Amino acid sequence: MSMAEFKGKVKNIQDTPFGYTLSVIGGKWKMVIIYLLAENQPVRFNDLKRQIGVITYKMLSSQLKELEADGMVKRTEYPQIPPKVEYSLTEKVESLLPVLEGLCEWGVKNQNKD
Amino acid sequence: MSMAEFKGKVKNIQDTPFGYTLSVIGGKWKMVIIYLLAENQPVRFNDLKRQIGVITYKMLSSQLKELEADGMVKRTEYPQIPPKVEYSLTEKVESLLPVLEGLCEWGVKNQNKD
DNA sequence: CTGTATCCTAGCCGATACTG
DNA sequence: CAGTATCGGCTAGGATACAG
Repeated sequence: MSMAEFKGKVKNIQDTPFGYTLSVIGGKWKMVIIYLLAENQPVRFNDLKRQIGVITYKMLSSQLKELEADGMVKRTEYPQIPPKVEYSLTEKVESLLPVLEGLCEWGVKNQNKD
Repeated sequence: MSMAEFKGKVKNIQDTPFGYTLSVIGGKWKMVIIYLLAENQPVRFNDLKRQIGVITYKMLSSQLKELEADGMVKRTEYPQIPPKVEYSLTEKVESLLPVLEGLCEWGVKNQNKD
């Protein structure tokens, strides 16, 4: 067990691989958004909102913005009326998808199993 | 791509596998704690604090309590003076460790790579 | 050594209304 | 359709002091 190159004392959580990964996929919605994009990309804004159900426009918007800033999501705007914007995943996320799959599977197996 | 059995609209984030998994390993410290326990278990309270470095007693204590409540960590108390308490991982975490390894590796590879 | 008890704060997150 | 703006509650997380 090596956990990659995460070694030594923690001075700054943000500097640990875990801290970075959590900053990118943590929070209440990002994993769900990435999952849904992976299943249906490209997806339009309101489609995404409908699929998630309980999220507010504000949260969806802000989370997508952060994911885009972190290079996880690509936003494509079609200048037409009515507006159309499509979201899809970048290559950066590709290597993360199997890991997310693992998190999801672990969640399924261990939820309500205590 | 199936993402296990996570399907349909989200009514309650807590009910999604991602929501559950995040509730268990999310937050600022839990992944780091699990990682350190995996590397050195069993570990005493103050050893853990020293290894993490910047965490406060309160945070370490509360995070360990939550991990214990979630069945991730086993707490063993030795009734002696001075007190001695050892923390180790439960079997429940075993299947999660490779996934955490994946998160860590992804973090190492993608941090500072934008 | 192994924690608690208090107090405090930044910011996550939500509800609602509004806009090009 | 695809968002912003504004207001505010709640709570995760931190500083510090105390305790068995």
